[in-house]
Amino acid sequence: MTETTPPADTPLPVIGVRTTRQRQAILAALTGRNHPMTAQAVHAALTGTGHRIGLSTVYRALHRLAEVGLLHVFDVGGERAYRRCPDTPHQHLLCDDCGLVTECPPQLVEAWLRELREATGFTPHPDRIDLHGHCAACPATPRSP
Amino acid sequence: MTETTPPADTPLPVIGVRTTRQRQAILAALTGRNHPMTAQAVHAALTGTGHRIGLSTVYRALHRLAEVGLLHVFDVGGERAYRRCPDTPHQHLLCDDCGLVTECPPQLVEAWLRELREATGFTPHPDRIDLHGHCAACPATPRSP
DNA sequence: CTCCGTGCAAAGCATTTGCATCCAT
DNA sequence: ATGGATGCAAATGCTTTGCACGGAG
Repeated sequence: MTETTPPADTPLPVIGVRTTRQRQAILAALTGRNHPMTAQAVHAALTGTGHRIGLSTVYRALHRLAEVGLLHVFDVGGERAYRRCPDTPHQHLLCDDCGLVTECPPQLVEAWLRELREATGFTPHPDRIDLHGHCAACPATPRSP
Repeated sequence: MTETTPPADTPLPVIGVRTTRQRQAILAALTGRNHPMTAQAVHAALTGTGHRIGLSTVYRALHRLAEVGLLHVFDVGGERAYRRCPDTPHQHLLCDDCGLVTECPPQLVEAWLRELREATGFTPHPDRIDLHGHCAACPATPRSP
């Protein structure tokens, strides 16, 4: 009977965030994608599919949606990219080759994070673990012939 | 008798990279620092201490020095920051509070990375592991009262 | 002697902001 | 009705680039 652990497919409304046509369009564009998108990319995608939305609106909306936890922010080559993420704690595996983002099974990480903290005194933030590397589909060869 | 594992305090020369007054100044400013610096910060620091150097030179030099492995690049709040790093493989522990960067004992990570790869098919890049969190000196409280 | 590196200024781009209007609650 | 959200355009700020000169190898 509480509002904790909402189902992963409940985009909006969220307390304090208004449901607008634009925000729903942004979430729709992002949902189901495993490659994070930049603000520019989102704007281009929406504009390209006939949506009418201002660029600054995209920036502001992405900000806000990330702030309330609906989106996660990534650093892709110095630019900020966003991805629709589950509301439950998880880590990210980032393919430097194709940009694919997958989620890491939490229990696989948590034990190790604890171990790390005990050994170093450093307390890792479980929700901000982004591991760079190569996904299964992109073997060691960065540029294929 | 080989040129592998050069001492960590051998800034320049490096093959293909010329030793100039400006680059030495940049490396000097970065050496011994555990907080990565942005190009702007490096430029301000050098200018402030009487050095004569162009901003674009700083950008180009940081690029180049990172390219040859003398510096490591960090994403600090969307900006690129640079840090003098040991030439041996290592991981980074990034304090989101004070910005301190420490190195993680490699053996503490490598076993886990292997485990992760076997479980997920994802191959992490050992040299690009940046773990965000709080250092021992910055306890859980982000903003103190 | 040759080229890489440098400086300066201009250009490029992603992102932010001011302000009037609009609409979700 | 009220305040958050939007759109447009201008502004901001980091980063890159063109070009001529200077210095390292």
